[in-house]
Amino acid sequence: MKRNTVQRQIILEAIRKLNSHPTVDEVYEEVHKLHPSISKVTVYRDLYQLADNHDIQRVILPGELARYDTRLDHHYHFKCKVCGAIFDINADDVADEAAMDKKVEQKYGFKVDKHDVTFLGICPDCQKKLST
Amino acid sequence: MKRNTVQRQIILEAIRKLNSHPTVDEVYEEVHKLHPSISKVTVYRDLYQLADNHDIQRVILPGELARYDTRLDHHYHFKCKVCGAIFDINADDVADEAAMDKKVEQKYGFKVDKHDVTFLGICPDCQKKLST
DNA sequence: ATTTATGCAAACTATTTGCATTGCC
DNA sequence: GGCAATGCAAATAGTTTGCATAAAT
Repeated sequence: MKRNTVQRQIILEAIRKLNSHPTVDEVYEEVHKLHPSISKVTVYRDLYQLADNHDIQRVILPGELARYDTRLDHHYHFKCKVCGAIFDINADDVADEAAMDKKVEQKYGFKVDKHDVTFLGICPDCQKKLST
Repeated sequence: MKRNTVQRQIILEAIRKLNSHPTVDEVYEEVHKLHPSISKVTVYRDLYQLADNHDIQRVILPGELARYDTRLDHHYHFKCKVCGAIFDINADDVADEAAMDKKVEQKYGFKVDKHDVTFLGICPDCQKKLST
């Protein structure tokens, strides 16, 4: 049976406060500020368990460290190659997810569970900074 | 200036022979069979340099080890969750790449270089094996 | 002759695991 | 009281780096 520990509550609050795809280290730093006795292993383990429990979502982008997301629905991501920030993209804004999966099934014979999309480019802020 | 070493030729032949998204280790194993004196560091370094030189392509899928591909054009990937194999998907078969990038630029203000797509599911072979 | 490439060992980074102790339920 | 969770240290996995030697140009 899962137990409701102080640490897990603090870690959950921290990621909710950070609120945008933090890495384990970033969550740990945030937690560490106010609760220096909580160890990084616990952050690793609790984030993993919270994701397992669907309180948060584990986000793995190509070539990136593990990140965790308070948003629970399936969506795409954009990574800014300048500042490194990760942004959410609503799949609906960009493509017909179901149609893509169906085409892969029909043309290749694969059974498709899902697909992940990662855009790479420059975010508005960095565009602005670069153009001045 | 780049030098044409025996090792690099052997490594290039090995990945061409393997021919489907091998990991560094898989290339090393292949090389090692016939040329046990070639070290793994050299495989790491040469694969990296060959990719730099556009002789091969580096493929990084979410949560996966680095892989290398003899195919040089941009395309999508499918990963079988049962056997772990990686398959190529032609972007054209599945989506309008340029249109997707354009929508992200228009709706979010990002400047998009490219996007990567990874499908997850079960390949035909594994479907067959599972259904029997 | 010069200077890149190789091979070894060691370093490094992110993450996981073993184990004794702590503390929820 | 029992068993999950914690924290420490150590292990692991993949990859990179420093350095002396070898070999391609």
